Amino acid sequence: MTYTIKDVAKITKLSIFTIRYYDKEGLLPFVSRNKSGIRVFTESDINQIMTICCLKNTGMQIKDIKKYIDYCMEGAGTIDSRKELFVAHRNEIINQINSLNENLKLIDSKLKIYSSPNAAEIINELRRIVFDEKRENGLPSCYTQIN
Amino acid sequence: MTYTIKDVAKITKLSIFTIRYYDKEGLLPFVSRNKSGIRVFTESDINQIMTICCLKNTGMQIKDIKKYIDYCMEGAGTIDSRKELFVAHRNEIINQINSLNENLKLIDSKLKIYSSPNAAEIINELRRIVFDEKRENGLPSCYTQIN
DNA sequence: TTATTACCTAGAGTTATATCTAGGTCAAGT
DNA sequence: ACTTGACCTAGATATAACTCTAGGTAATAA
Repeated sequence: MTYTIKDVAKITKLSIFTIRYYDKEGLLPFVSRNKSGIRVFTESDINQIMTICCLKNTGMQIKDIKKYIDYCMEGAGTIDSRKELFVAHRNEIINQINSLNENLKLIDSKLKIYSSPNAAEIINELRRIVFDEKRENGLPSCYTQIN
Repeated sequence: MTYTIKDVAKITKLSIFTIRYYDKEGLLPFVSRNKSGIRVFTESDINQIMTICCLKNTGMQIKDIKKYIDYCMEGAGTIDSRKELFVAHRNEIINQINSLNENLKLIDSKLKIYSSPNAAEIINELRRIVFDEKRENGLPSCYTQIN
């Protein structure tokens, strides 16, 4: 069973353009061509593209994904390098998750205010503080017109 | 107490260029200028910039951050819109976290292989499968030279 | 007074990641 | 034989988000 670029686009949810672009960037050296030069994808090619998507979706840059693919093409001798690369990327992901959770706290605190029954009162009080702070420092306030 | 753009760059970890760029994009309409046209930041300006950073760091586009800032400038009448915007963005963040955790599983499964005592054996076996799959489909294999 | 330093703007340049276009090949169906 | 449709490449264009440059102002220190 083999797949066309169209099939792979459907399966991976990448556009055909993007698949060709990835190939051009050296991310798909494992994909074979038939005698007319058309790409023919196997099951394991799709698996490898899924891994590429996983790395991409977790924020790895294409040039770094290429590094990983190059290691894979080189064979079992690069296992230590691949492991190193994945450990580093794993840490990146953990940091991203932590950062998102951290930022979520601020979002939630804002949402709490917006959802409060006296939201307007709180917001107006906050605006007053901003206004006062500007005035104390002799600064023209953008809020002047609307307060 | 007021701050210069340099101070703000240090506090927010944005570059001075980026702060000016954000201003140009309409993200900082609340920042005052002195009579020479130099930006003067207050404590609450910095708070608002922190919120901007929070939105940016969780993947919100600048044009959408601007929408939020515009709501804020407009006053308490836009609380419902702001809430809507934040609820939608909150969901975005949750999706991001879920996606990262999902992808982490694949990374960890790869790491498990790389960390196994017989990693080389497993990798070589996987390469053999890829090779066979290509051969079965009459495709030239990029792995041929190195296997 | 002069030099330095921090700031300003407008607009050019950069980077990463696509996305699209033009012009062409090839196999299958009518 | 001819048309259609899916594929190909090289290279142009797009987009977001910076990042930098040139040329200028204004306050401060020597």
